[in-house]
Amino acid sequence: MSKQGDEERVLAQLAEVVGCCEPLAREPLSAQQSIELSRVFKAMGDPVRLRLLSLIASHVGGEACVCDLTDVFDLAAPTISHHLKVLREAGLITGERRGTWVYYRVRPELLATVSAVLVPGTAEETLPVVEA
Amino acid sequence: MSKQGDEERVLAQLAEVVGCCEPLAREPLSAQQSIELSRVFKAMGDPVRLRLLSLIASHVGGEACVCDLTDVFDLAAPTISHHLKVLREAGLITGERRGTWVYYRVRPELLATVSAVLVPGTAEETLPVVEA
DNA sequence: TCCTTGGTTCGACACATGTCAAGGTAGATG
DNA sequence: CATCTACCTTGACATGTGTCGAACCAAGGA
Repeated sequence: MSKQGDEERVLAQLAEVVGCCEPLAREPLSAQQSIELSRVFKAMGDPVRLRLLSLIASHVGGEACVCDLTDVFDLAAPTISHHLKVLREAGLITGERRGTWVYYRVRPELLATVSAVLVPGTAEETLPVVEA
Repeated sequence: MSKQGDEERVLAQLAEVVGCCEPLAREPLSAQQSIELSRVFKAMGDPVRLRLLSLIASHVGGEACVCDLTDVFDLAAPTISHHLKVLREAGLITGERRGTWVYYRVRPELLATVSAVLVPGTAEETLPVVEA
C-alpha cells in the first residue's frame, strides 16, 4: 500500500528482464532473468499465498478486503498480513485502503507474463506438438 | 531415476487434484489444491532451478545430461544434484540413465497445466488429457 | 476525548532450505 | 579385479521462512 512505487518497480523490472513472452524452452534464462522470475514463483510457492491469490482473483468485483480472507484460514492476522505483503512485493497483487478496510486485487498482466514464459504455444508455432 | 514411480504419482496426483485446466480466478482453490500446486511453484521458486529447467528445455534434443549443466553454475556437483532432485520430485523433469550419463528432460504437460491454471484459455490444446 | 474495529509492524521462535566436503554407487575400460 | 569417470547420498552448517503474541497505526463512532 504505502509501497506502491516498489510494486511498480518490481513489475517493470520483471517485464524488462524477462521480456514480453519469451518461452522458457526457447533459450536458456540468464542468471538475472532467473532471479527475477524466481521471485514470482517463490511468492506462489506457498499454499496459503496461492489460496489467497485465488481468493482475491475469484472474489466478486475482482477485489477482496483482508477481512474476507482471514476467516478462511486457521491463521493469525499477522500471518495473513505477512503473506499479503509477500504477494505484494512480488508484484502479484496491489493493496488500497478505502476508509476502514484495505482491498487487494490481482495483477492479471503479471499472471499472463508468467504463463507465457512457461508454455511456448501462446504466441505462435514453436514445438512440433499435436497441432490441429 | 530410481524414483520413477514417485514422479508418476506426483503428476497423477496433481492432475487429479488440480483438474485439467481450472483457472485460478474462476473459483478459489481448495486447501488440497493449493498444497499440490504450491509444490510445483516452490520448485520453480529458486533461480538455480529455474535456470536448470530452461537449460534442459532449450537443450538440443530436449534433453541434457548433468555434465552439460554443472559447468554453467559456480556450484558444487552435489548442489546441482540436489536441485535436480527437487525438480524431479515436483514432477517438472524426468531423469534417465543411459550408460555413464544421466539425461534429464522436462515434462511439457506439467508446464502446460501450470500455465493453464494461471490464465484462462491458455494452452488447453497442448494438454495431453491425463488419464489414470 | 476515549473506545472499538480493521490491519500492519516488530521481535522472537521453530522449522525448512541451500550449500558443500566426504563418501558411496553405477557403468565403462583395461 | 582394478581403476577411472559420472553422478548421487549423507551429514553438517548457516541462512531463510512461516508463525504468533504484543504493540502499534488508521479510521470511525460514542
